[in-house]
Amino acid sequence: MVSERSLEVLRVIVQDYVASQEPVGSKAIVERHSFGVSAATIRNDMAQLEEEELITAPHTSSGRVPTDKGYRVFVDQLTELRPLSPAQRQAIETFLGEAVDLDDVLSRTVRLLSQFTSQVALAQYPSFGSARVRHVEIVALGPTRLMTVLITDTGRVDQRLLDVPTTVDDEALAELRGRVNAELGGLPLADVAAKLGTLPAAFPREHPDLVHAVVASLGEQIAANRQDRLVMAGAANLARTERDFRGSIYPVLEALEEQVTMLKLFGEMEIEVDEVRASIGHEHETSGGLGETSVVATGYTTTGGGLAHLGVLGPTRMDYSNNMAAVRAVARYLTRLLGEDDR
Amino acid sequence: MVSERSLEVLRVIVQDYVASQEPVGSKAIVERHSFGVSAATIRNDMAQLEEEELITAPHTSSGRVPTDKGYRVFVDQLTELRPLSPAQRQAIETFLGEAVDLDDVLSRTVRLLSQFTSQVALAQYPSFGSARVRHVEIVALGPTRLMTVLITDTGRVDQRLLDVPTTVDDEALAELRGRVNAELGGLPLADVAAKLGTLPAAFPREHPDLVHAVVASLGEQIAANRQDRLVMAGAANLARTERDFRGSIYPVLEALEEQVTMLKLFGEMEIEVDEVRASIGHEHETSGGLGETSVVATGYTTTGGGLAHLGVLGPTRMDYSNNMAAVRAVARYLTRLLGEDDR
DNA sequence: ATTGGCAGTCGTCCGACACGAGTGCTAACC
DNA sequence: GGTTAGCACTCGTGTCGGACGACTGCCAAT
Repeated sequence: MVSERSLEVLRVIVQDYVASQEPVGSKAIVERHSFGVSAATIRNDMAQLEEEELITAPHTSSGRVPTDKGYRVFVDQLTELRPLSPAQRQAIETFLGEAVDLDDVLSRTVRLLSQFTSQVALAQYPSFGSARVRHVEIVALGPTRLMTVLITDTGRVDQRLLDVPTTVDDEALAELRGRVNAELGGLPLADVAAKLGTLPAAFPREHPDLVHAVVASLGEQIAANRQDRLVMAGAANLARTERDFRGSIYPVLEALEEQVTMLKLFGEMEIEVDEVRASIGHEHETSGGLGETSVVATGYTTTGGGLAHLGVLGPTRMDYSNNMAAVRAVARYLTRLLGEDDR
Repeated sequence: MVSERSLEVLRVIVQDYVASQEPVGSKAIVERHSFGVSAATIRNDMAQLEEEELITAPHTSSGRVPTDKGYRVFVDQLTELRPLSPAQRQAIETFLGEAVDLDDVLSRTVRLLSQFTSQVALAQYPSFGSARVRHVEIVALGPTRLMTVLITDTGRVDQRLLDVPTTVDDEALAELRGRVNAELGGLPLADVAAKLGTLPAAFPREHPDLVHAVVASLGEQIAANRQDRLVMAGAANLARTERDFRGSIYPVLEALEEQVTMLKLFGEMEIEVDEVRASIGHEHETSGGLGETSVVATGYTTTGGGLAHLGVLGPTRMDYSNNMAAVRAVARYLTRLLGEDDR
């Protein structure tokens, strides 16, 4: 078993290594921290830690570096996250408060978060979850071309084009619009798919093609939006900390562009409400190319919607304490902002 | 003056350097190309080119490398661009043809272009230009909260939230919606701003607050959309060619995230319709951090809109010939796609 | 104008070597 | 038993020198 002091030693090793980017030796520890014991004693503790595979030595004669497992223990020991600075709180309030719609809120959120953490920030659009249909709009763009716009009470707006086989009759369109809204308005999206199937029957048989095409489009729209989208900012930060990546940042950038990878990773973290979690290095090895990165993430909620993810990605050697605090604070504000009104 | 053959030598130097990433010497040139003269003669030509600052030697005893000016001469000499491969043409057709709306078209465009060129691809959303209002939607999201949705015939859909001081009356809203559409429908956006000013007067005085708030929102919406947006793909490609950047790719990634920088650069290139241009290295030195990059760009047009930009960014040492061909082909297809219908 | 030859430059590679940081171990100490 | 001082040992890093090789630039000959 590792002693109490050994865990303390692990803590300072993580801290110093994160700060300096260099392996930390026993001598440096006793110099920069008041342990009240000699370097030799620290060395004994370090031997323990190495035994437990919490730290490792890059070369025989060099300081120690935390392993992924070491970071894990370190993170699990973090009980209290220090709150953000007043200036940062202020920045959240003012910067996010100015947003004009959901896109804008999320875009500002990730920019802010990447600033606070100096990492790549990611936010998932709220999934439909228990969201309801707020309004359906059907607009004629041309004689045989329509656009359907689906607005949910989570503030999401999705448009989709469709061609209809026959010329569109303005009057019929207005009626269709009215009836679709009457039928679907307020309905949870989960129920819409089922309802859509019965919809054509409820309509006068005058324009079966039109009704059919619109229903199909709405169905597709809902299906397509099950697959969530991500918004991202601060990718440049990866290049700043380039040295942290043994090979190249190429696979990391690739994974970020391949949003599916990130969404899968978020999903695997099994985040609960108001809980900040970390996935460290090889813990998410299944996600190719991200073996040298860690993700700190949490969830936020919207009025209608379920849980959506929010977090930062950076080198395994990151400031977990600060990043977890920032992620939590931003997520909390986001939940409040998206809960208090209907955007 | 530089001789005819010297220009030919410049051409092969650019080609070989782009292919091998290594300075090219006189001996390598005579070996890999049939000039019918000896290495010494090539050396004389190279001396000429160096005199003109079209090539330079990294060290006294190493091969030569093209300067920015050398690339410029090379690019200006490119008269004919070889067409894309049938497979690539096919890819454009099928992949872009599947797009469901403007967002999707542009997102697919940049992904395709970054694949073809192995560079970062960028596309600017069509500016309003001479676009016209297709439809205005006003949706009640809550008792005192509205959303205005502006749809143009370029396929752009923009939403914006607004709070109104008094509870919204559904009937009044419907009337307002109808009148706004009657007044603004089909109007070029350039004229909308002016028209908006006179709008409130044309309405019954029953809900001045409501009318005023909606008009203000639409005004903001138009103003906000003057500033264009960019969509981007293939940033990971920068990391792949990392060696091409002396320092780090950090400033480049930063410039890419700062969309304003790229939009400004596009603007400075003064691109005409169906003309592919290149901006090489220090030619756009004003854009900080992009001194080691080149941009190959062209324009595309939409039914209603003016010219929007499309292009790729990569290391100065890029395959201009291939990239220019790819950019041109994709832009042409895009113009055709966005012109033929109303998406 | 072109060519072969040749001296000269300079970057790169390699082995040797000194240096220093840091460890692990042992024996003594409290 | 935990702690400490001391010391030998390992090993990465930086430096130096020399051999090698790739090119160039120039000159005299064609």
